[in-house]
Order: sequence, then C-alpha cells, then structure tokens
Amino acid sequence: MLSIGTMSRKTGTKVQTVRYYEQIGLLPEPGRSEGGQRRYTDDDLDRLAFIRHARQLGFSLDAIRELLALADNPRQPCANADSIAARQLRQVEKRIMRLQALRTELRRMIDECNGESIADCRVLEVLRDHSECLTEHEDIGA
Amino acid sequence: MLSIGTMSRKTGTKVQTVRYYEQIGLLPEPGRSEGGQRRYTDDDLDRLAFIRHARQLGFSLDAIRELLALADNPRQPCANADSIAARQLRQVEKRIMRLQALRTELRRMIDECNGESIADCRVLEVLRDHSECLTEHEDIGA
DNA sequence: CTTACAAGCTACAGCAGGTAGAGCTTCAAG
DNA sequence: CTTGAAGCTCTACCTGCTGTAGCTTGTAAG
Repeated sequence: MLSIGTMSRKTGTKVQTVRYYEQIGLLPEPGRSEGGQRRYTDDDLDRLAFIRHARQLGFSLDAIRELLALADNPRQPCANADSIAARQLRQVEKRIMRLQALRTELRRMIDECNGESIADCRVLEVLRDHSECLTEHEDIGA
Repeated sequence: MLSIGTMSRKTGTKVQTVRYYEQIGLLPEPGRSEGGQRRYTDDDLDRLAFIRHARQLGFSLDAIRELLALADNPRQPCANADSIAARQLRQVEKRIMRLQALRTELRRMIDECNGESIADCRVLEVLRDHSECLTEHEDIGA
C-alpha cells in the first residue's frame, strides 16, 4: 500500500494535486489507514501516471477523463481514443502556428528598435499603433 | 465621450473585460455620466487598444503594466521596454519548442495506432507506458 | 515506551485572465 | 412617453492547480 507521498514522488505530482484529482473524480477514493490516511494500490499509481503523462502531452482534464473511460472498457474500437488524440494534435498545431506568428512580430518589433529614448521606441510604437498589426484580432488563445 | 460599449466594439474587448481592466488598475477610472455610466476619452481608447494589442502578442497583464508605465514617461531610454519584449520573445520561443515536441509525440502515437480495438490501442498504450515517453521524467518505473 | 518530527489530514483562499448571470437603472430613438 | 438596448454592481464560476493554517498520524531513534 502506497502513501500519498509515495504516489507524489513516483509521478512527480504534488500531494495536493493528487488530492485534487480525487476531488474532481479523476482518481477513485482510495482506502484509508486506521488513522485516516490515504492508502493507494499499484493500479492507482498507474492511473495517476497515465493522467500525468497525458497532462504532459497537453490534454485537458476533460479529455483525460474521456481517455480514462475508454481505457476502462477495452472492448470498443479505439477510434474514439484516436479522435481525442487527433483533436489534441490539431489544437497543438494551431497553437504552434499562432505562436510562430507572434514570434515573427515580436522579432520585427525588437529588431527595428534603435534603443534610443522611450519617446520613439519602436516596441511601444508598434503596440500603440494598431494599423501596423499583422494579426487580426479574434481570440487570444493561450 | 465614449460609452463602454463603444470601447468594447472598437477594440474587440468584452464589456466586462473593460471593467475588469479598470478594477485591476490597468485602465484609469473614467468619468461618469449624470446617471453614473462610464464615459471614456480617446486617450482611454488608445490605452485599451494598447493593452489588447499587447495581449494578442501574449504579454501578461503584469508585463503590460510595466510597458504602460514606461510609455507614460517617455524621457527614459527604451532599453527597459526592449528587455520586456525580449523576455516575451524568449517565452514564446520556449513555448514553441515545447509544443513542437508535443506535436511529434502526438503524431507518432496516432500514426502507430491501427484503429483496431481499445485493448491494443497505441494511443492509450503510450499514455500508459511511461517508458516510451520522450519527455524525461524521474523514477516512475523503479 | 516516549518523544520528535516528517508526513498526512481538512478546509479554505488565491493565482491568471477573464466570463456569465441576476437583478436593477439609465439612455436614446421613435 | 415609452420601450428596449445598454449600462450598472455584485457575485460566482472557469481551468488546473498551489499554498496556508491548524491540527492529527505514522515511524524511527533513544
């Protein structure tokens, strides 16, 4: 039986985060010791590792919930899991494109600045003057 | 004098967000009409546009606060503004690299899946089996 | 067996950066 | 003068945690 601290160490998850995952129903309520401390099984550890790994790949907790549900009954075709992953891939690709556009604009802004006085700082100017903006405003996706 | 709705429309900011920016001190408290509605100047509009544009470039509200402070007294050298922008650029570059690594792993995961049954779904397998993980992590296995 | 202290417990607050709704008041066109 | 859009304040909620306060339990040494 594993303590919450062991779970934490083995997966690189903060103790509070483990409790948080339980609270939101990603991890099952574990057994308890005499004194009321959580005691986990190896299956719980696997599940937590799965969650953490998916988080590292950028899956949302909701997506992870879906993936866990799929993993829990292995009789269906895996097209569902694939489509969740594909959706995630598309999101990642979109974010990359967006960030690359930002990078371009930031570089341009910085390159053009001569470092003289604030009064004619190119960086501030670009921020001020929206007509120079390359990005149309829609969403500020993170 | 501009209403909050006009400010909102002209900058693509939600009305609540404009009030939020005021609340956290990014926008000054505007004048009010007889009946207590906010009335903005063109300067306020410029300031809001500046904020929104910086947000679109991914600057944090704190960074924007700094940039606004710099823009407000134009007698200093603009090295400060430059360094804020450079910091932002580094962050963006880091995020791009990270997302590219994620993209690679996601693609690999999806490509390898044959779409048969959940039981041997490659996507779930990769998530389960940490030893296949490219992103380094500590002592899960041992 | 006692003591010391790390580790665990619950409960709640807070972060960024907003967004949504309730329930009311004001503005402006017709 | 009416009516409906737009504005107001206040509060709660979102994601994905993280931190703190104030207590209790587990465990190893002495």
